[in-house]
Amino acid sequence: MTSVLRRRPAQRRSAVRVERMLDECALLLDEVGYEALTTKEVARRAEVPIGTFYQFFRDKQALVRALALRNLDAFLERITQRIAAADLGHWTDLVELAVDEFVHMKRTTPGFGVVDFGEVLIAPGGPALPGTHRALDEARDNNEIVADRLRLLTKELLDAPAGSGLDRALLVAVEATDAVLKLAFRADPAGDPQLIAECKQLVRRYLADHLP
Amino acid sequence: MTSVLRRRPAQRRSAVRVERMLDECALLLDEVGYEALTTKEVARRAEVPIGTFYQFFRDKQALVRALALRNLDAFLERITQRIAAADLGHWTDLVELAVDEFVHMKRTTPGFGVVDFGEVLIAPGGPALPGTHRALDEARDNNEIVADRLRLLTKELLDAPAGSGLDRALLVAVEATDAVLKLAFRADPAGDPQLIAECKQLVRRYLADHLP
DNA sequence: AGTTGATGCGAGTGTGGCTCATGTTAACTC
DNA sequence: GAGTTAACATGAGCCACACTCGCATCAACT
Repeated sequence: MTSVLRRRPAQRRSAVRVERMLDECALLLDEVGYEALTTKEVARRAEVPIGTFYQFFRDKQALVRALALRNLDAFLERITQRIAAADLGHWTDLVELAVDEFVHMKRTTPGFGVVDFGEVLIAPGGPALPGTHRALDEARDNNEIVADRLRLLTKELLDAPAGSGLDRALLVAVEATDAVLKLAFRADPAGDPQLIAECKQLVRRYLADHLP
Repeated sequence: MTSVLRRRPAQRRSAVRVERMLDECALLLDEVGYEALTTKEVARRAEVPIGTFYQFFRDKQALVRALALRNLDAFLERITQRIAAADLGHWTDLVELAVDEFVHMKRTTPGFGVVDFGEVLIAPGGPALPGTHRALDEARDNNEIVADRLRLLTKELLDAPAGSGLDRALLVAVEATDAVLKLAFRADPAGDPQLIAECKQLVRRYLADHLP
């Protein structure tokens, strides 16, 4: 994994502490949001001295990024298992399943409503030099990882390898899904069911161009 | 308009100063991003004492929200004019036009790449009380305003008033467009043309369910 | 028991968001 | 034009937060 962490926790105790910090970060995000979240409070609640906190996390952003990454891992883990268990007939079932799992995590995983897998919009990375393509290299977008994984899963499902535009299409689909589901949970803390349904429809219609 | 401002600038001089602050805010957003943007620096560049800054803006968020609102006004103004001038034949032309205008503003309007019309993800508004639907009343989402306006424009275009699901569908479409275009500009500062094309396709396919 | 390197720690520093007491101007009265 | 009052302008200063740094502690090995 990309090292979001300054220092990899070597011993058991450290690893537990890092988990605790992430847990408390998630809870606090739900309580007060990103801006009002303070590193001191996270450290205090996790019963970790502030100095130690900064041994592991370069800054506040890194903390939240680490949480987003943990969320991502959990999500991929879960859909992979569910796919293995379900034995889907059609690619639309995969859409259904992925969205449902996302919704499920929104409902049950602390902090997921605020950050899910995503960077909390932050910095444009300095004066935008012309001609500089910034994605795809260093700070690879998490949604891209999701798309990547879904592509593998899809190709596995469909023995016939789909068209070449599929990669881009999946990325677009993931990004759109993310946005519409955020809307659904903004409108209703439990996730507006109609908007969730629309989200699935949106993705199905769009992907129909790229999949059989 | 909702009063984002603490005090409405009464005299000409004040109004100019508010504009200057918004201008500098936009430029700074492009240079350093939201987190690194400081109210002090905005005030300094706009040649406004910090105290005066806070006469007009309740806090840093309010400043950015005001900018987003100005962007929104400009956008609606422009597409309204372009629609009047173009005399479109089909609703797909409207999609085309709206997306193009959005892209145009991303390219030319300072700060638009960072905030466009949107709140910079911030707070969940205190401990999430169960059963509390938070949208649609006080802090109405800006994208919702866009959707609203587009609905009016669409209905004007199509004399036959479309189905009732249209409102929701437009909202979904706007949200998705926003997300995919953000992706397009993350991948390429000038806006990845292929992703922009995909964005239009996504919306066209989806709305085809709701429009003739 | 001694030596060394990793890890733990929290008082302290710099800075940013925001306020508030005081100074300045505008508007209006007699 | 002097007097009165209310709106507005100003920036030194306060508080709280992100983050550091140098010393303490511990683990491992000799």
